[in-house]
Amino acid sequence: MSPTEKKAYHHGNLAESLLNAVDEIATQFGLEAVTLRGCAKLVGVSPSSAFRHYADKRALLTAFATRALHQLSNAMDAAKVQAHKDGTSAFRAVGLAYIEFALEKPAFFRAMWREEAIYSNDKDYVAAANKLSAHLKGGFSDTMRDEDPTSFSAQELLAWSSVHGLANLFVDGPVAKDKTKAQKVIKAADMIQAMAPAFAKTHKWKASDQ
Amino acid sequence: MSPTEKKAYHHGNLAESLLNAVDEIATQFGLEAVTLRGCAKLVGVSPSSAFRHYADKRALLTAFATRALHQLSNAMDAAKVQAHKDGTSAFRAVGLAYIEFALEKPAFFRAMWREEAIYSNDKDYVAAANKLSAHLKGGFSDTMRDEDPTSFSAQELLAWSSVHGLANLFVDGPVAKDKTKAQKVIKAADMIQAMAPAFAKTHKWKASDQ
DNA sequence: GACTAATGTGAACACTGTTCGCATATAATA
DNA sequence: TATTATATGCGAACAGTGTTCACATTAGTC
Repeated sequence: MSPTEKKAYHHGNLAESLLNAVDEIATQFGLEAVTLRGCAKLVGVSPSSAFRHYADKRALLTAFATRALHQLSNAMDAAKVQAHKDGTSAFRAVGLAYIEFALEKPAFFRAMWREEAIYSNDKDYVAAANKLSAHLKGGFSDTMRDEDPTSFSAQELLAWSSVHGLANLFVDGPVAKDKTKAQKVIKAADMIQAMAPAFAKTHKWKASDQ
Repeated sequence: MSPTEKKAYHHGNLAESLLNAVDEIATQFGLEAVTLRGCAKLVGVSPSSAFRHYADKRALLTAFATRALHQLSNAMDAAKVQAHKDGTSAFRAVGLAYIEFALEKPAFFRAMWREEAIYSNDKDYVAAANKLSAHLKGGFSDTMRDEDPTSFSAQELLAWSSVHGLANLFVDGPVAKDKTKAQKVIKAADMIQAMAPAFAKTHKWKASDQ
């Protein structure tokens, strides 16, 4: 938001400033356009300086992805709280928050899951991903009971997969390409609605046979 | 498979040979490792030669993605035919074929949907994507009726999204990372099974309210 | 066999990630 | 305060990348 983010000569918080630079460039020109040198220039620092704070370009992107995961977690959490306040379905709210995040910040969403461009075994990244999983299950838990908090049941996997898949089909796929964001959100709501029968508590579903 | 793929000095079918090179490198070292110069070297040709056949690296990747789309279409088609023969659910078979393709050829699957790395408006790519959509609907049509063959209903979108999403969560996500491919396929089958109630023909589902 | 179009080449350009020895600013210590 | 020690930033260099362009070569046509 701020013009050049308080360029402290030495000893500024370069690490975070670089993340902001990634943010800005990725938002404006896409994730592929993010370059180490470009970020350094945007921050007003030499390219080699970046390596004092990140071992790699990949490490920088990992940090960026981690931050994005936290943002998404927070968005879903807020949506859940709001739904509780409004007395509406938290399940639906969380799912829509997930998709809306992808639509509003496609570059962030892409970065989160770019296995080949990040260190997906990084401690912080893994922690953030786990937090996201937990928030997802938290969002779903209104609708379905879960015994084991770490592993996903088939129903929970269905919920995550469908929401995740639609987000991807919107952002990186051929679905609803000519539609506005609002129209896409409506489609998403419809899809989530269509999923409801699969979560009817009374319904017994059997595991895969054969 | 073959050692150096019949290197015709001049006038070989360089265009296709380059695609095979992308295939080989992507399969072996990942999509990010694919480089124009690397492909040229693998084919045994000068880097600049590639530009006689592809305007861009992006154009090359687009052609590769297009080929991958056709392969996936064929795999799903075969799965559907086989299911008909076996008298089993074509819906399940098509969904599993989709996910299994992603698990077996993750680089191909990634290339298909890398909006930022391909020309997703390319004529051939769009045609291949449409063909895929059609095959998807064809696979689903056993289970649900569709009036408009071009647009997806909420149920069809749910089907595609969930399968697409699980494939992505497997390939580029934190789900079942320590599990074998066979175990993932079982999880996929369970998820598809869990989706069944949403497709019960008798069930009436209303569009998004509010 | 000469002409034209298609196809491959080699050298160059700007740009990328990355390294490394060197400079500088901050913090710690005496 | 003077002097270390440590963290942080810099400039120049390197190999590798996509891409261009004038040039060489081959294939197809009259």
